[in-house]
Amino acid sequence: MSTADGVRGDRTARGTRGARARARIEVTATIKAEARAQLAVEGAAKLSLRAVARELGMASSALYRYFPSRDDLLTALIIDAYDSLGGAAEAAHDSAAGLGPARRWTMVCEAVRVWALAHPHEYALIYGSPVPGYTAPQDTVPAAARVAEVLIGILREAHRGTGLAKPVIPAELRPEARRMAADIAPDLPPETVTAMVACWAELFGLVGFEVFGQLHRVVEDRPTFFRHAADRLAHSVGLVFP
Amino acid sequence: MSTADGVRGDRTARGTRGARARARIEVTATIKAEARAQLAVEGAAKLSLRAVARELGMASSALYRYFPSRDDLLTALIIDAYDSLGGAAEAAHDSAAGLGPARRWTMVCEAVRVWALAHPHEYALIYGSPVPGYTAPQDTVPAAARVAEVLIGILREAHRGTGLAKPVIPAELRPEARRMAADIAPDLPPETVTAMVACWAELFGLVGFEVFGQLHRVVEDRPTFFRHAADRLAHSVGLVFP
DNA sequence: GTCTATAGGCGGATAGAC
DNA sequence: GTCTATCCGCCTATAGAC
Repeated sequence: MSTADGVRGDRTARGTRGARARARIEVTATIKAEARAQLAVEGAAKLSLRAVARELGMASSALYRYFPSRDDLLTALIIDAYDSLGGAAEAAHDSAAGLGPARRWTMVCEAVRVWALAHPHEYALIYGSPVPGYTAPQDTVPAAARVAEVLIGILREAHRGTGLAKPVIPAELRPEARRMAADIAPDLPPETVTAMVACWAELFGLVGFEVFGQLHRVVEDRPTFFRHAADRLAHSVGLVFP
Repeated sequence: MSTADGVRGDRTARGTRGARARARIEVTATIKAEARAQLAVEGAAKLSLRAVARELGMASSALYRYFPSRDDLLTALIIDAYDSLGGAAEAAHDSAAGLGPARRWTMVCEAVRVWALAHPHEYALIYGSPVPGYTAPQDTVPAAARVAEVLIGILREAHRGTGLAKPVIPAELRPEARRMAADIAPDLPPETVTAMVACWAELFGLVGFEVFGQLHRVVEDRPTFFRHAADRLAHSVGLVFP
């Protein structure tokens, strides 16, 4: 929204505006940080501008200059969480640049898991139960797509090479598979796209079960268990290990 | 807790106690029904005895005779939800008695999906984000295990026959696999138990993504997509289709 | 941009009458 | 078992002073 800074040296209205803009960014970040802390204690459903203000030593009404409503703050937190997770997935992928597609797939999956375990409440915000009474605006979509895009990128590269087997799908699923491929990745075989979407959902099933405690007293060596599960997802999407 | 009714015909203290016990059960059911309705509107985090009482035309303090605290009401709802889902899974399995293990597996998975779509808020209660500040008591465990037990039963039967291939797992996972098998199903191969736990988590990943709207504008023909995904899970746990 | 004050709600839980 | 009354806390959001 705001334009670039004015001239730095003088303290004209322009310079002041720049300083204010910077202060605004800082305060906004502080508010979001405190809101994230409250997410952990009370959950998204009870996120309260007043409580954030109290903790920050501000009047609650002051926050309305930064976020017009509680839901706007929630939206900002959701986008931040998707971006943080997406960034972690991209970083894992980039840092595995030299490896083959199947290995990179597994490493991206592991990065998702590690991020989720490190940020359980933000994970709950984006992949847990919807917040009652809140509907995410379209603004969240690009950030939400980043993890899937990393996975698609791996498959695309494998497809250009020889590292991608084509999964088998039944005839009744073929129309939907073609539709999904056209929407999501027209350059990949419909079978691959279909399998990828399923694996994407299954990945978050595994991660969610661990983050939300469903594996308590069921799986103990969860890193090893997860790595193997991610390998199996890779296999099931057609990636072959060298 | 309460014992059976007293003699029906007379209105002694015993008879009255029986009537009261019945009334108590009825009121308890009414409270839970209203609480479930509120779950849909406000979510579990904001479940409020006061709001339930208001809607029922009772004084809020009266509810404390039925549930000592808000968390006890929540626990009752959670157990009911697990039991309802478990019952649906068992019913699906029983109604498919004549079919082979792989088909039964898929039908149980579909029953889970159908139940979840029909009861999204109860699904969120048991498989969504944990309710902040609430920890489920051990009482919920038996009800929570019912779906997994149905799946294990299918594998057990397949294992007794010839319908079960043994999945391959890497050496590093073998100790944990043995541990899980000993805990969960000592009569099944550790590889099978490990794959089953992963598929169980992945199943709820698929279901959760659909129930919570993550497949919106991604998958359109969701019944077909899901059926195929469940078939692939069956395959990946070692069940073979005839 | 931040404050105080205010409106008009909501909640859990308990005491004590009937 | 149900009620009223009560304690003490919480919330979103706005108005208007500085």
